Amino acid sequence: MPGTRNEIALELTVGQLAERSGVTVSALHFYERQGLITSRRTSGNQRRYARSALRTVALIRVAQRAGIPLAEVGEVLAALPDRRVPNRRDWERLSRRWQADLDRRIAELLDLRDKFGDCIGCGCLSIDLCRLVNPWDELGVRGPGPRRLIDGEACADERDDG
Amino acid sequence: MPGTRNEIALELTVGQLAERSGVTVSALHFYERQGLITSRRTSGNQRRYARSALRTVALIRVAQRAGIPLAEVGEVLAALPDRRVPNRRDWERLSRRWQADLDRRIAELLDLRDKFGDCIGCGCLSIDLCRLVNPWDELGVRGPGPRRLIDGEACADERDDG
DNA sequence: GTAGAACCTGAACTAAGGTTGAGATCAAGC
DNA sequence: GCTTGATCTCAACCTTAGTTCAGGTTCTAC
Repeated sequence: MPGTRNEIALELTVGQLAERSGVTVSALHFYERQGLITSRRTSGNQRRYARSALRTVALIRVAQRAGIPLAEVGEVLAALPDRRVPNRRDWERLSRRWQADLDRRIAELLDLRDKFGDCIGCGCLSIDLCRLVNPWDELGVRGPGPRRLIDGEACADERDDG
Repeated sequence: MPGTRNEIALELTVGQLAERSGVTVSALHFYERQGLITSRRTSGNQRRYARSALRTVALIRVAQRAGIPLAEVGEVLAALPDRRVPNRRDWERLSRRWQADLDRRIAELLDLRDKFGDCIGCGCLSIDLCRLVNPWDELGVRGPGPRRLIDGEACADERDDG
């Protein structure tokens, strides 16, 4: 019998969950405050986690790697029926969704990467002309007329290069 | 003559720089406090930016899109000779470096994405076995013996699926 | 029955990247 | 000369994802 703590280790202490899942005790406390995981309390007010908490914490970690904020993880866990421990079908749905998020983020980065490639030799960084700089600055939205033609910024900042 | 503010608009006010670069005035103040951009002051203590500040702000924004923290941008700008406005050769060097960072981040996300693909049908999320969950948890490091064989967690958490 | 490890709570702190607000000053147009 | 908009500084606040600390309790082992 490895632990006298909880008979046959059907449940985990916070320290055990921390060690097995690779997150710190303080992070587990934090997740619990945020409603991401739940525990029962012993008569001495200590937390005891079902083994399924391992699964939930694993899911939280994977979601974080995929760039999903904890708040969103909390929402999807809260939306699960009953016990808010995802089963295989829940996971299938969630992971498809998060994979799609991941795909979008990857596509954005690839796009940026390509533009870096294009611009390395140019180096203009023009607010108006550079494909790398421009994407957020919707041309013409902030003023009348074709800004490109009006203020003629172009790649003209470059007398600096010896 | 568009502006009486600074003769032929050789310099930009903070509001003008904000509008042209797409960042807020408060962000520009912040960048200045962080040493990312510099300005001269008028007799009335107002900031005036050289047009090259547009270029620097553009570079900051691009770096941010690429996931480079401002502190690092600050370091590289501070390392530039003289005026800390990057010229074409500086940009070439920086952009190669940041493109490499980007490549690494993309590779990580692609790896994660693949693992999502593998695991969608499995759904085990096992701390010990799942390729998706495991990467941070260096097997065997935290205890003697091969954990995979010893504690036999496997994909055994799944009685929950109806 | 006691030492020491593990646990509890609540509050304060961290880091990054800013935003918001108050109160004062500056600049531009009529 | 006055109003209005832009700007100034400084301090406080925001969000995310936790960590750290103090002071107190519980558990486990010898």
